[in-house]
Amino acid sequence: MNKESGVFIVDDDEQVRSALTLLMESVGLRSESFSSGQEYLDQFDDSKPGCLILDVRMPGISGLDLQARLSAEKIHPPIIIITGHGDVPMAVRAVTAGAIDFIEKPFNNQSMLDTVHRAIEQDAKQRGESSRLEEIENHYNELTPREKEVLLSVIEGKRNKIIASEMNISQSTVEAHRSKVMEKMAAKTLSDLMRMALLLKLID
Amino acid sequence: MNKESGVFIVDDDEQVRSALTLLMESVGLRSESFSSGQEYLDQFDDSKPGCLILDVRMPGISGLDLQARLSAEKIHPPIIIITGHGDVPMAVRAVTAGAIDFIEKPFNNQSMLDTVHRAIEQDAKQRGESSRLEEIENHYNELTPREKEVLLSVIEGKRNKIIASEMNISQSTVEAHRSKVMEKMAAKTLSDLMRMALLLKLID
DNA sequence: AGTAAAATTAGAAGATGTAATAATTTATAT
DNA sequence: ATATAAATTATTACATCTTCTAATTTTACT
Repeated sequence: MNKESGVFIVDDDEQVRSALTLLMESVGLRSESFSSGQEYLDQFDDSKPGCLILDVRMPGISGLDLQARLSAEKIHPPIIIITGHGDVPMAVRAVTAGAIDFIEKPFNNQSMLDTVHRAIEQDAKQRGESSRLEEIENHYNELTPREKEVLLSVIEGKRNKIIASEMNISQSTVEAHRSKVMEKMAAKTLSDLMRMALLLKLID
Repeated sequence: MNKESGVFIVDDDEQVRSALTLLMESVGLRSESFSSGQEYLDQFDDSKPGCLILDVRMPGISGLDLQARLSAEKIHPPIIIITGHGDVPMAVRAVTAGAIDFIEKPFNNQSMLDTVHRAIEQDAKQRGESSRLEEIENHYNELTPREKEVLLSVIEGKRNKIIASEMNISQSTVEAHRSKVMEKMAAKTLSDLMRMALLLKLID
């Protein structure tokens, strides 16, 4: 478990915040508390690893709103929703929207910790994957438009000869582009290139 | 929408069954009703496309049990859970276990239909994907052990020369295996083969 | 107008993959 | 023990890919 990971607690109830803070401290987890969604957003830093615990009913932005906003920004930290007045439809909506759990207050300390640990693990996994993806995206963005075209054809399994005729250029040019693509993408083999293309969703 | 798709209703309450049956008929959807989980399992036929509507509280197998049993058998039809006495933890459990929705009785007819339509679409999509996967698995199972070894190396991007030395066989043999692999897997290009390998989860 | 990046082409040599044919040696099962 | 399938190897001819070097043309930007 990455001890750098933090638990970001957003609840307008001071008692809940301090209870959660203590609970996290009890197992050596760092936490930061915020009394409103806006306060959290103001300091938001995507580079901080960890998970969120969001209260539903708060002045201003509700926990569910905050969940939706982050999701709209393609930011997907593991989210645990807590609420004192939840109902079934609300829980279903939160979970189908990606929340890792929806917990009613008062909650059981141990099950909260279990969920938090699961959430932090998931975040670590996601971060590992997305840092690799970013690296690949950076390489991809170095490609010229023409090189991207060639890349697409290559991963579709087309022969250089075919690509050349489809693009109305000579085979030599395709070879030149192709070699640049391999170099810029840092792919040693076609199989490497295909795996990257998959992560980039250039192919199903 | 595939009109062959059916809605499988499992509820011990005759009134609910007939209400749902009528509702499905009203939009031209075929349905079959069962008064218990066991009754459903007795006639279960994986080849029938569609979705399930399961009541939670029933004599014998509960809807949630049934959901768990199917899941344990790696059978994943879209499941809609309905209940008269649901609570938040139950809803969270059902949805995180993969239920497409968790709806309290009495339910709104239109939203039930919306969910059913979503469920049937999802089922159709899943079936399309899994029939393709089955086809590929069948091809894969035709491979001899040695051919499977070669396939693995090939999709890792290894040269025939390398594979030969790693397997302590001649390059000719690798070429022979490789060509058999392409033939048996019905892959026209290396890129085809890689895509199949991904579906087979031979590579991340 | 001048510079830099991008796109284009060619040629040649060597490495690699493909296809077709043919043959030998192990296994495996009836 | 003997078919049958699997595994093995070799050879030949060809197709393709890779790498290198070198050069020209276009495009975009200042």
